Amino acid sequence: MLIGDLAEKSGLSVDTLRYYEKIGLIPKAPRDGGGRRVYDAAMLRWIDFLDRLKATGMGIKDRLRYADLRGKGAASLGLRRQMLERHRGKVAEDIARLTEVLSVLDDKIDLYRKMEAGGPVDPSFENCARTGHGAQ
Amino acid sequence: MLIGDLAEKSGLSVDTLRYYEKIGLIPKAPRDGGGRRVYDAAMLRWIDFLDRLKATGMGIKDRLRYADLRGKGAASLGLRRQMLERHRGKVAEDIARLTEVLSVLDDKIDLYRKMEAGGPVDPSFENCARTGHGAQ
DNA sequence: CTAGGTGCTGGAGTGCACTCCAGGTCAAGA
DNA sequence: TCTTGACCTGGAGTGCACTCCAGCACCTAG
Repeated sequence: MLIGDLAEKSGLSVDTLRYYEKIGLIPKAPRDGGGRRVYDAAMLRWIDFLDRLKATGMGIKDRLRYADLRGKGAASLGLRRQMLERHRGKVAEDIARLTEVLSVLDDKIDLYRKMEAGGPVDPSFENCARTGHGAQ
Repeated sequence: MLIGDLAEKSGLSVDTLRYYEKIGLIPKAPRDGGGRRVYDAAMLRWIDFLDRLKATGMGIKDRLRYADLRGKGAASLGLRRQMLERHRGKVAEDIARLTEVLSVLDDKIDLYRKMEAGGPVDPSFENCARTGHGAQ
């Protein structure tokens, strides 16, 4: 698999893949006769996992640290687990925060609907007091 | 309330508040005799709401658009509601994605625990097949 | 055998969202 | 009155995460 195929399958751009290799997020790919990078399916799985870490808000530095540990093999299992556990905690917090904001948004959307309908403002105002935000 | 108090209460830095005013995210504050910005509690509520939008992944451009609509008053209620509805959809998607990754992380943490204990690799491997990721 | 598509490198450029700084003004307490 | 701390402005700098580009090599189909 050449870099173009991997780009298509992973959803990353060719430039991004080379950038990831440059900074060490993915291992240096072996080359074919013409100097072109050759990838296998394992790399695709690794990139997919990196993508999940990224999609859940893990920055590039932490992903790099994780990639580095992974390169060290079984000896780093404990540290990798610790990183994942910490990250798990953050993801859980994010879910909680998003869920809370979801209900604030629902309240506000509701309030706007009522205001658009020229409806009564009093219940909206209570709603405003409850969420801590008015019609903004 | 001067800018330092607002910074403390909102959790933003003084620089960020001035930056927000510069780009139009918050209205230009009236000044006191010495040319210093004076804020009231309503501004704090607005900033808190902006912060929720930001914390749920709304970029500065969209926050600016929302702020701009807000400045237009009641006439923009419908458009603001539409923005919030779209954003609500994104937040719901984010929650779904995070929740999915949470279980991937749980599986992986579990797998690592077993590997650290020198336990059997077969169940871990099935787990790996299920989540689409091995020990990485 | 040549044209087009893909790949390579090193380095510059981009967009976001701040963050910091120099050099100044102003106000309130000792 | 003097000092200290908070505030002001315009503009430069930062960190992240890519993204793009020039100029070149290579390989394959026609």
